[in-house]
Amino acid sequence: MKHLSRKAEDYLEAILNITLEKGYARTKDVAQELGVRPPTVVEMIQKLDAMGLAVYRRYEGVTLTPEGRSIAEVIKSRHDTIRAFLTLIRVPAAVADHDACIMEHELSPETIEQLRHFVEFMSNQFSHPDLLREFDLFCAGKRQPQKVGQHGPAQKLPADSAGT
Amino acid sequence: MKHLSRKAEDYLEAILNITLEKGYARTKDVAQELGVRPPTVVEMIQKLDAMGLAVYRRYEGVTLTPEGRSIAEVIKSRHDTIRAFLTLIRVPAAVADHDACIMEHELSPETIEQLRHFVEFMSNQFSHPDLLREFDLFCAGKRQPQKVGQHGPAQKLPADSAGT
DNA sequence: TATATAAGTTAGGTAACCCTAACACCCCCC
DNA sequence: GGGGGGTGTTAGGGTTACCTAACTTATATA
Repeated sequence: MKHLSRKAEDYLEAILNITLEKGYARTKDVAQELGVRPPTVVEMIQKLDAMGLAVYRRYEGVTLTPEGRSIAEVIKSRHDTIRAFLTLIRVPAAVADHDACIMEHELSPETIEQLRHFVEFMSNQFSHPDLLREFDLFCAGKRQPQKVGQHGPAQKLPADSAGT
Repeated sequence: MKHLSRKAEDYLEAILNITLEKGYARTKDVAQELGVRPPTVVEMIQKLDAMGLAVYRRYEGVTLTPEGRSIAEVIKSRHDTIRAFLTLIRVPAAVADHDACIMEHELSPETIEQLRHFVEFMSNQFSHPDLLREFDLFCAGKRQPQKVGQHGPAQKLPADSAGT
């Protein structure tokens, strides 16, 4: 199996997303989606083409081969799982989407699978219908400890503090 | 504030870990910890020195400045949070440690903070003492659906499947 | 049809990280 | 005090992924 850099995966996923959305993908679309300049896109697309994951035709655009599409769908699926998890723990949607992009590469299959399980478990009304409500209260307590203050130590832990 | 690449953060964290463990850090130690060759370490350490985050003395080793140490502690704290979370969802310890290395960079402060909250929430006996036991059963059901099979759809979802 | 504009491409360059090979230094031990 | 083995550093490259500037192609419209 050929080795794909995390960036190459980003491009495959972007091409898939754009194709799903508007039926075809142009250089400019991919550049916009990934926040890079067109020449960078051309360079990567040529690599993907050489790897047999995409078909690139100059001045026309790019499509995924079945193999490329299949890989792209795996990446996208990871992305969706991670985003679902982040949303579950009350990370704002935009941030969740951004961070899913960061997390979706290189995580071990075990971690991805456990994330999947967890999301499914938590979505299951069987398991703990009010757990997330309680988690919300817990988070609220973190933000305004003097008003709720029942769920843990009262001091706020800023995201970037180095506290033990 | 100066911009630190994710690799630079790795080096800071490694230097902190080694210093905590044996009191001082040599080129070779850092190289071993990060799985790179000594010249690579020298190059990065010189950069960290130039940034005022480390003090590098040829043939002697490297130490962190207060600023460098403070940053390293933030990174380490993130690492610990992430590893705690992964352990919570039953990712094997070695994998959790590895994946924490991957996740600890670039995640938004919001995500890190929510992970912290979640870990604390789940560790709180107040909240849901048996939730993790139920999650274990759920995961067991995922592995052997025919034996437990009460908690969800029975088909296994391989980590890398592109399902849905 | 001619051409202006938008999109796409090529050429050439930069920065971050990594490497190997060769050379420099430190220090124990004879 | 002079080697030798291990550690450290320098020199010189390579890869990946990004960029700008200049050029080419496609297309819409006058």
